[in-house]
Order: sequence, then C-alpha cells, then structure tokens
Amino acid sequence: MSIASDMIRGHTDTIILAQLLQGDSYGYKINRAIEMKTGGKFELKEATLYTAFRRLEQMGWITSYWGDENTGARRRYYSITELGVENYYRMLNEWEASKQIIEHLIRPERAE
Amino acid sequence: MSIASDMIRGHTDTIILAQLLQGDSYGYKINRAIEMKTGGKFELKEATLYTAFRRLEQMGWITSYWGDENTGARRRYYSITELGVENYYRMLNEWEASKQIIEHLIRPERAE
DNA sequence: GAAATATACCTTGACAGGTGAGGTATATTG
DNA sequence: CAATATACCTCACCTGTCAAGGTATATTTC
Repeated sequence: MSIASDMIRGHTDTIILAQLLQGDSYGYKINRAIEMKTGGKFELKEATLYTAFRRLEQMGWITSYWGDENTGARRRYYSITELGVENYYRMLNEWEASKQIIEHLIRPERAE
Repeated sequence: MSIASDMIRGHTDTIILAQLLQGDSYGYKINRAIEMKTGGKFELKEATLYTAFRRLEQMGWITSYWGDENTGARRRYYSITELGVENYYRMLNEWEASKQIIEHLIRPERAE
C-alpha cells in the first residue's frame, strides 16, 4: 500500500459525496474529475471507488440508477441523498477537528 | 472502528517518532503524553501502539532497550534512529502535501 | 492485610478499507 | 483489425486498528 492510500483512507467517502453535491454523476466521470482537480497527483483506484459506491448506497447516503445513453458504454449514475448531505457536513467537521489534532501531534513540542 | 481511527491511520508512526525526537521514551509515557497534548481528545490504543513499535523497530526507524528501574514495573525504552529521523521529516512533508489535496477534494467546487 | 488502582508490558483474532489483477462490453481511431 | 478510450464489475490479498484477554509490580485505600 502506498503512503497516500493510508492518508486518504477515511476521506474517500467524503470526496465522492463532495462530487455528488454538484449533481448526479457516474464512476468514470468522478474519477476523471478528481484527477483533473489534483492535476494528476491523485486518483481513486477503480476497485476503491466501486467498493465505496456499494458502501455508500448500503448506508443510504447515495442512490443509483442506470443512464439511458443510446450510444457508448452504459453508465450507472449516483445521487446524494438527504442523509448523505447530512453526513457529508458531519465529516467535513470531523476533518477540521482531526486535522488540528494531527497537526498538534506530529510536531515535536517546543521547550517550555 | 471509530471515525477518528481512520483519520489518524497513516499518522501513528509519525506521532510516535515526533515524541521520540524529544528524547528516548517508553510506551506508557508516550501514550500519556499524547493524551495530555490533546486534552484527552485522543489516545492511541495500546494494541495499536505496541504494533507500531514492532513495525518501526523492524524498519530500523527506532531501537529499544530495557530500562534499569529498581522499582516499579519494567520499562522498554525506544530511541529514534538516524533513518527514523529522515523518515520523520519525509512524512511531515507528505502530510503537508496530502493535507492540501484532501482540502481541495472534500469541498465542492465553486462555480467558474 | 486484602482489595483496588496505577503503572507497565504483551499477544491474538476479528474486522474494515484499499488495491492489484483479472474480467466484460461498446465506440472510436489509426 | 488492433489499439485505445469509455464504462462497468469482482475477488483475493494485505495492512493497520482494536477489543479482549493476559502478566507483573507498586501504591493507596479501607
């Protein structure tokens, strides 16, 4: 497992929900958006992404439906639910809190 | 597993190394120090801590020796190695980088 | 002096999330 | 027609966390 994966763990759900907050989308597109946003510095692995979709849907934070494209490969679209929105904001707050705890813990203490 | 644990995952090694940068220490004391530093908001579980010690020692980032207390329970002290110091600084930098990526990804994009 | 608490260490098994490797199918481009 | 892009999916494995259990010594409380 690369270093980034343990750092990102615990944020994949939030990252996906953040994307869906801007409107329904599908796996492939979400991954492209993330890649674009980070200038290629980061991407969710496909297996991680689809595992996350299953998890989020089971928790009722997202719902899905098949698109009706009449050309190209079929797409499964995802929508964020009200419950998903609530949890998204909760997780944003948790990030703020844990970020500060981490910041505090990974620096050696100044002499006092 | 609590929420905080997935957020802290990937930082436990750095947290321990940060403590050892201030001088040799032992498991129990390190955990108390972390608890103090966060005002009780966070603590490494014992199993996690001792697992981390084994991992860090195996990687050669820390070394250990038994203290020679003539009273109280025996203590195993840990020292950070040169390799440990190098990796500590590397991980600090990785935190800075991944922090910004996460920040960028968990917020919905402003319309442009 | 017995019980409770604090100090201090340790291991095991279960669990969850990430991921490499594999698969399917359609459309386009050289 | 081969390669590439789009688009989905699953399985087995790995790693880190942690609840639950254990050992031992010293101090405090009743």
